Amino acid sequence: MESKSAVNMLSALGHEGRLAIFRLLVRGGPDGVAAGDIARTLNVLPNSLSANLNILSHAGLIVSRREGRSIIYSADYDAMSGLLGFLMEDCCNGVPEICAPLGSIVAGAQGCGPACAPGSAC
Amino acid sequence: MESKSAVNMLSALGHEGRLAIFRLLVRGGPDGVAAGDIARTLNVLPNSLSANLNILSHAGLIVSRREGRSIIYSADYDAMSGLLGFLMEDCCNGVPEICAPLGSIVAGAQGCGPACAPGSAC
DNA sequence: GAGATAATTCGAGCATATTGGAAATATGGA
DNA sequence: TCCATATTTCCAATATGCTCGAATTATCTC
Repeated sequence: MESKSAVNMLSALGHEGRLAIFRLLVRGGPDGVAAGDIARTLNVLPNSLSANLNILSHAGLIVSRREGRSIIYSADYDAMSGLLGFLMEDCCNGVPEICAPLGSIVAGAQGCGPACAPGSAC
Repeated sequence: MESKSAVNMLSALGHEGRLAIFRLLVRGGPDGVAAGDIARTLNVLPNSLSANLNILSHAGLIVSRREGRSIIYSADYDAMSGLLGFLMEDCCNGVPEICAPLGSIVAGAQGCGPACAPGSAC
């Protein structure tokens, strides 16, 4: 991940409405959420939503596909993972204090964390 | 971490100059870096730097202390950790695809990752 | 084709952010 | 006290971002 991409993503997420949209899409899973459903859920005007979806899309954080009359948006997991990795680079290469508390979060998720042999001491 | 705090941090980091400053401070370690050294390293005007340091400080990402004529800035590791944790909340509670690749980063860092018994299968 | 629904694009007005020069404040040393 | 250094604050110009109403495009159904 280049610094320029990271700046675009961070600035896209540095907006209350857009962060809410993105978190909704992440929770929405791979199937995605229709633009209209997002607008109704978050109670925002459709044109404002469209503008913010466009910004998130240009930042590479979300992708869209048409399905009939609706346009379905979904979070780009690779991009999000890349951004988190970028932010962690500095810390884990020199400043473990930041990453340390995150280990449990990562490990606590199902399917997340470093591969541990089942039944091992992990 | 509240959503409002996360937005402030993300928007503070969503700026090329400020992201460079923050990364420099993270790499700078707990001892911190003097404002003048930051300005010289990144080749920015002192007043612009001061404004950006102020924004990062208000976002809670950095702290400062005076030392003689210099003011030393350092990254707030708890805040950074909190932000990363906030961004991970969604993914690891439902969308492990995002967190999975991060596990190796966290685990690869010295002192990072879930506690594993030395010599275990981890 | 006509009408309804879903979403986007356009454009104006307003607010906020960014930049850089100049002046002000704080500290340490002669 | 006087001067040099370090940093911040003030200010104005410029640029960018945000919001909202209205019009436009795309799709489906009848």
